[in-house]
Amino acid sequence: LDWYILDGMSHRPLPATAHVVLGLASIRPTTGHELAAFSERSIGNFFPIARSQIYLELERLCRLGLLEVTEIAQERRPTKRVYEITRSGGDELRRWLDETPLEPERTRNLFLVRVFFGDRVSPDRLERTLDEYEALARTQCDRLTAVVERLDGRPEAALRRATALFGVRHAQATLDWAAEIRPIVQAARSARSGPG
Amino acid sequence: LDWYILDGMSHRPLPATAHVVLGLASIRPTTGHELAAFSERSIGNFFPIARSQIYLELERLCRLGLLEVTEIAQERRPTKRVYEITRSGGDELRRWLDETPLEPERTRNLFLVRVFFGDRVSPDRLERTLDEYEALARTQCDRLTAVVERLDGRPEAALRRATALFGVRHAQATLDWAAEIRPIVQAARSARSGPG
DNA sequence: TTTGACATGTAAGCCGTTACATGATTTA
DNA sequence: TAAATCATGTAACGGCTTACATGTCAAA
Repeated sequence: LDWYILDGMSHRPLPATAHVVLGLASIRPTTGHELAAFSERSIGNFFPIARSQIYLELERLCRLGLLEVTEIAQERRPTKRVYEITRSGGDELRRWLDETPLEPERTRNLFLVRVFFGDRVSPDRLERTLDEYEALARTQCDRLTAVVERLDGRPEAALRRATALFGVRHAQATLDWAAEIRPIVQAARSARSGPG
Repeated sequence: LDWYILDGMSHRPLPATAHVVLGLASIRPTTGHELAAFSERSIGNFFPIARSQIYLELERLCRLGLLEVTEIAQERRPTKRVYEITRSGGDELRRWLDETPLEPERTRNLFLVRVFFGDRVSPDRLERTLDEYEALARTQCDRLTAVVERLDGRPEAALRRATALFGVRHAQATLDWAAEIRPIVQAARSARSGPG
């Protein structure tokens, strides 16, 4: 059942994912395949969407009249479905960006769960977990720093650059924090392996 | 159907949520109500769990023999169900902490989506969004700083303190980043409202 | 010859949230 | 008298992930 289409007042708001797909499709007419690839290397850094989900959302947005689809037959390839944003789609996107209040996000971090229960594993194991997380942060930091540098000096990309910079700063915060708490983890290790 | 109990090899691993509930219940025997409250103010800062989900997980962990339940009749209150971790529950918890590999977490941030699509709203609106996010970060920072200070000088709480410190450092990173990109947002505003 | 890009989907099913449902006791 | 605490759950449902399914073409 499609509540969204049966009821003009739309009690149940579209999920954020739908609006993000709408936003991506608003940049230029695009296929699901193409949109998935673009999503993955741009907004996917802070709002990943499964490929299969993208196809579902594109279809739903069509049913709602927020996107229009044009089938384009191709030689030697499956028929493309090119989605383009409609007037009402543009309205809905702007309305969503403008009116939806920001809520504090309660995001899950399994690494911190490991730290929380850190005394249930060996001190060595805990330190290895910290090493791993540090390595992930370093990789992330390098990757996003490259993105930031690529967008340097391109005024029209300033906001996209800002989102990448956010990731860089947070990765750096993780690295600083890891250095800060490492002594604690190491103290636990030497306490057990030391002269007792 | 309960795949977990029908198949000793347990193809489908228990979700992280179940393990976190198991971990919380391992601290001391507790009721669902009590565990939910404790979860909310401790691990909930980086791994929130809905209260209703906690009741479901406690039941499942019982069916799997990882927890044991004791019903305690009370005067003037509903019968309590006190859950206590079993030997095999302790084993499973340690196994999970020890063996489950850390994966890079792709967490969603709707604020960054707003920044990404920042040129679709008015410069004023974008700056207000930045203001809001900054305020949230400041609140978060203050709240977690208080937690860190409360745990200062308590060696047995060093790891819990570390998880709170992680939140503090990240909130600070957000505040620094906000200050860093504010000029960009303001430039967009003056560009439109300025002499043109 | 094999990998990767192009191209689109369906099926299954747990996870998790929100709302609902109930009721006594204590405190402000 | 209203709100907070204690205390336990069910119902409904969408969201999202994982796996499955299929096939061509170009490049290494």
